[in-house]
Amino acid sequence: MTLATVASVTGRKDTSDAKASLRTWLRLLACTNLVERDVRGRLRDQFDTTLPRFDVLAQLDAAAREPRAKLTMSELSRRLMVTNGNLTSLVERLVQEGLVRREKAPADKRTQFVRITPAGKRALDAMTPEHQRWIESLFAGLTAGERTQLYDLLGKLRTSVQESLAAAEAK
Amino acid sequence: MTLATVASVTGRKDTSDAKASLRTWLRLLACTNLVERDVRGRLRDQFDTTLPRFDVLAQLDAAAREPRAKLTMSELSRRLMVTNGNLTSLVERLVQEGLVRREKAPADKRTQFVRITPAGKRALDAMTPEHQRWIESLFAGLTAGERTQLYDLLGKLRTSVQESLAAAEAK
DNA sequence: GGTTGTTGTTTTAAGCATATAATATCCCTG
DNA sequence: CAGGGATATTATATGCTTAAAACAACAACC
Repeated sequence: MTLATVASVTGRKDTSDAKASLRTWLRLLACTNLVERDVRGRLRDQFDTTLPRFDVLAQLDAAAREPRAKLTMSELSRRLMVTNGNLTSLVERLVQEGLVRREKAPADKRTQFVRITPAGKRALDAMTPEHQRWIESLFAGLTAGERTQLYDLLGKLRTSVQESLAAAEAK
Repeated sequence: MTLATVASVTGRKDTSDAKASLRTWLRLLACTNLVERDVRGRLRDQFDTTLPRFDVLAQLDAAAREPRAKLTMSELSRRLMVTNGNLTSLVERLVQEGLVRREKAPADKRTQFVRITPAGKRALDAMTPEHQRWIESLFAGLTAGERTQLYDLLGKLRTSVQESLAAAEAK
């Protein structure tokens, strides 16, 4: 959660096209930080929890609707886009709080399945509608059309980023 | 740097309008994380530094062009949108590395001015064009028109968020 | 001119995040 | 069925981030 390089944008007068990406990126980052900060604060103040914990619960709940209904640590970390080691302590804390349960896999002694508990589900259900309301009110200044437009453009951006990363990967 | 609440989006079939904001927010977050992760990694691999350090240097460099030309810790933390305590150790590290200099204020014994050093400026100048190139390539899949459109929509979003926060502040 | 409140900064404690290394288990190939 | 590589997870070290408390210096007021 950092801000960035305002210097190179504010300071100079370059060819504006070369700077269009940078300006857009900085604004993207600023928007994300504003929203994220607010959500974090509300989760803390109203539910005494953190965004990562909320994310874990949300992701596990989503998984619970799927056929498999339980996730390994690795699969969970992949979905949350965080590293494996990160999850260990995060899940451990949620287990302590009784919101999440771990169970050994019968087939593979290496893997642990993680599942949301009824208490975890209750906690999540209390937070989810509030969370949605917060987001809704933060986006209230945009018309439905603008939201769709933004959504679509972000989709293109995501594709662009992923292609760029894949190309760099291939070297 | 967290992901979020995919559950409430993927799982259900609500009135799609109520979910438009949430969907857009999740995509915004995903895009930001993708870009930020890549930039962090490159800063680490190519320049052995971190995004926060880079941000501090960039911000100080921008300030150096202004009439005042130096910032207090508080002013810097405000511009970077991080808390005061955060900066203390961050600046301390940069001072150790010789990239930043602190000087006591003559008028007010409480305040410290922070300034980028020539070495800091050199380090920043080495990173800035690279950084811009990274961003450019990540955004390469968007046309100039799309970038502008995205930029404008994000501007509206920022305004919306700020208004919402101000309204909540006023209670 | 001392008390009171405000401002600027650092300290502390807790949590999040990453990369890297370590450990344990699995699977496959010969 | 025994090595050797791959996979799943945890441990460790480092750094960022915040909130809250502590501290110091300023300002202003009675």
